Amino acid sequence: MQAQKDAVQLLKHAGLRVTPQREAILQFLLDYDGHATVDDIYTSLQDRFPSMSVSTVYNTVKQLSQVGLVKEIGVGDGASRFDINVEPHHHLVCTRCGALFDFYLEEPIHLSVPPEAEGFEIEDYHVEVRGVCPRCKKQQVS
Amino acid sequence: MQAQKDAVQLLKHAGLRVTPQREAILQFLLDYDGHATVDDIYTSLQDRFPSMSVSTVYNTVKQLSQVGLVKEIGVGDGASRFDINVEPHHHLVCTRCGALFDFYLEEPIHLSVPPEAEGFEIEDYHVEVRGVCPRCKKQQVS
DNA sequence: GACCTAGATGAGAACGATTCTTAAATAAGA
DNA sequence: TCTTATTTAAGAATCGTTCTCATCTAGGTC
Ligand SMILES: [Mn+2]
Ligand SMILES: [Mn+2]
Ligand SMILES: [Zn+2]
Ligand SMILES: [Zn+2]
Repeated sequence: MQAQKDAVQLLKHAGLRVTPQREAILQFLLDYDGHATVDDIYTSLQDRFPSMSVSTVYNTVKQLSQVGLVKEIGVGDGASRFDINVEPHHHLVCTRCGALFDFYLEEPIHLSVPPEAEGFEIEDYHVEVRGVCPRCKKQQVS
Repeated sequence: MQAQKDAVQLLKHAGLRVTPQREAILQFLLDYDGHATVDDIYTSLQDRFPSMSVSTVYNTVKQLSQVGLVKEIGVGDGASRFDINVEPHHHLVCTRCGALFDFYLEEPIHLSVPPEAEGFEIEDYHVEVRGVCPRCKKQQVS
C-alpha cells in the first residue's frame, strides 16, 4: 500500500507488457529529478542491464510517450528530453548550458489563429523561454 | 531607391563580406514565403550555383542568424527552419505535415520564474502551438 | 506447469541533419 | 595590383535516431 507510484502498476494500467527493462526505465524517470535524455537513461542503467540496447531505450520512451506516461521535449539542438511531469507546463531553457526548468503559466495564452491557418485545430502548446540560468550567470566573464 | 530590401546592403550593414552565395541565400530567404530549411535553400539554388556546397548554406544561415537577419526555428524533429521574419512572433505547427504558420500573441505572456530558477535572465520566448492544419484536417480518414 | 505466439529485445547497420577539416579561391582594404 | 584574412567546396566525421532481423520472453491458454 505504498503511496508513491509503482512502475509496474503504471505499465499494466497503460496496457504495456511489463519487462525488466521497461520497469527500470520508467522507474528511473520517476526517480530522476529533471528531464533525462535517452543517453542519461541508457548510461544510468548500464550497471544493472549491461546488455540493454540503446534501441530498447528509444522504443520504451516512445511507448511511454504514446500512452501518456512521459512527455517528449525537443529543445532545438541536441537530444530529446523526457519529462515524467505530464501536466501541462512550460520550460525555461539556458542557452549556455542547456539546463531546463519547469514553469507554469499564470493564465493560459490568448491567441487568434491567422487567416492563412483558418480552421487549424489546436491540440496543445508549449512555451520555451530562453535565457541564462543563475549558475551560468555567476560564471560569466564580465 | 527601391523600396524593397536589398540583400547586398543588408549584408554590408551587418558587417558581412558580400559573396555571390551569401547574396543569393539571403535573397532567397527574402523572397521565400515561409520557413525554409537548409535543403530548401540548397536545392533551390542548385541551378544558379551548381557547385555550391551544403556547408556554405549552413555557414551562411548561421552567420545570418548571428547578425540577426534571420531567426532559426527548431521544431523538434527534422531540419531547422530559417525565418526572415525576425519580429517577435510565434508558430502553429501541424503535427501531421509539419506546416508552419506565424501568429502573434495579443498580449505578452505572464510568467513567474520558479524558485529553483531564481535569477534566470530571460532573453526571449517562443510559443509553439501544435495541432492539425486545415489541409490535413480535410484529408482525414474519418 | 508446459506450451504458444504476439510482442519485445539486442546488435549493428542505416539514415538524416549538422559540423568539421583542409586546400584552394576570393573579397576588400592598402 | 598586392596582400591577407575570410570564405568556399568537397567530403569525412559526428550525433541522435530509426530500422532490420534473428533471438528471446511475457503472459495468456490448456
Ligand atoms: Mn518539465
Ligand atoms: Mn515565422
Ligand atoms: Zn546555464
Ligand atoms: Zn498539416
